[in-house]
Amino acid sequence: MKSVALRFNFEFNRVYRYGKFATGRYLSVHVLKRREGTTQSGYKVEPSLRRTGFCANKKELGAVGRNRARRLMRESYRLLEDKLPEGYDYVFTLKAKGGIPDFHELSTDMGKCLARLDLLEGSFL
RNA sequence: CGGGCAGGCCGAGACAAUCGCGGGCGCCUUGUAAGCGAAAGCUUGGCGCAUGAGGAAAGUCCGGGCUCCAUAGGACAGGGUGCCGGGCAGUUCCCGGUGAAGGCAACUUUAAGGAAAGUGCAACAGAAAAGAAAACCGCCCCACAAGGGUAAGGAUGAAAAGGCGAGGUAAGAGCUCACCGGCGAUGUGGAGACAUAUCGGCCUUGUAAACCCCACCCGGAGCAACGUCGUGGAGAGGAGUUACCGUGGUCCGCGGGCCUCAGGAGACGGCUUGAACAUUAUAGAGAUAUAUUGUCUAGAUAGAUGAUUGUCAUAUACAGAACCCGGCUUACCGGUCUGCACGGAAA
RNA sequence: GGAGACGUAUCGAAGUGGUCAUAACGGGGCGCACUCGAAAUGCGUUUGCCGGGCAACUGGCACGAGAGUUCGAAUCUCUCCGUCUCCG
Repeated sequence: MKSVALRFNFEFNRVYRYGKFATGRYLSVHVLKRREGTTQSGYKVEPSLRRTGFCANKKELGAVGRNRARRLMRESYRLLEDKLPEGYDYVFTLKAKGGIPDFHELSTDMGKCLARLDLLEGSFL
């Protein structure tokens, strides 16, 4: 099943408040298992769907840097997607300080964070 | 050759391969990969095709289009602009010229109307700071003082009542004269700003990015505008109709003044073909205009351009559309082209 | 995305063309008094940066930054920078 984006502020806040999290060197990961019958814009969300949000600070990086950071995170997520369990909401946030990291370092960092939350099927690397 | 001045163009470094993203079109699809539907068709999916951020997308400083409020109307208040002519849909923009300032020059800068329409302000210092004024030192008259004359000199100040020279005088003074500057009148040139010549009286500080005067311009709000559909839950029943509400400074004026809905989750529309871009020709000094032919060039909605490998150049700046245009301003690694003046060398 | 407002000592702020901002006034810091000790109160003092001087003291630059108008700008005008508020 495909992934879909988180949209509203309250959805992000729900993940931040009630979900588990892990922090790596470049980013932090928040994860929450959705309850049955969660709705979005009045429609029921498919229980097998993964929902994602990618965040970066515009003040530090500028609009171009923010987009660049989100692209790298999205690409990293795409490579790991098949190993992740369904029915969860994921939020990935780039740390405010430190600029934009190299893709390989970011990708490894994300893998480590998810492994620490016992979400990855099989062994990483 | 050197250091300058002015203007233009390019700018996610380029190419190839494999995976991936956005919207568009086509096919699977006139009975099908899955679902809904009576059907037309719609949603999702797969495959293919072409396409997909900027010169500033930025700041939001101006000007519009568009939408709603009246087809945006009058008065006052308030605000903007300000040499002249032209361009433009329009502007605080652009082009050409005039004056002034800077530079050897190419060239650059310029909110540049009015200070004899009126009012205000000009601290400190100074005798005096704007009156047809004033005597602190000095100078002169007088034997000295008292008194008077005197704005040449000193002193103060950002600024001291046209400048400088000669005559003149007791000493002085536009008191008189030449030149220069300013003002006014007349003539000439120019479309005009203005330039220039002659004559006149002998002159009246600066500040209008202080109030103001004159001329011209400006109704308000913004795509989170606005329109359509509207879940849960809560809400509404009254009869004021010369009230009240709207037009976001005030008054006038204008519109609404009702009937079953209004409405704050959310969804959809608005959303891209336009004062568009490119080519050639003509007119013009130029901005630009006209004609011709051709092109369709992002429309996302938590927000689409990434990853890996290889080769070449070399470590690649500022930086991301959000209703759309035209300007201005600001940020920027570099590359490249054109013209001009100055200095040197050679011929 | 759009519409506004505000930047002055360490903090909150006044000052809106002229005697150096005595950087007013309040808070904070420091010192003294009161107290067994503290709080509160009262009095005094300190409060930017770069220099000069052995010292008492003294010169220049500073009102977010840079230009302009003016004799003179924290104040008026323009362009940037930063912070905050409102509209969904």
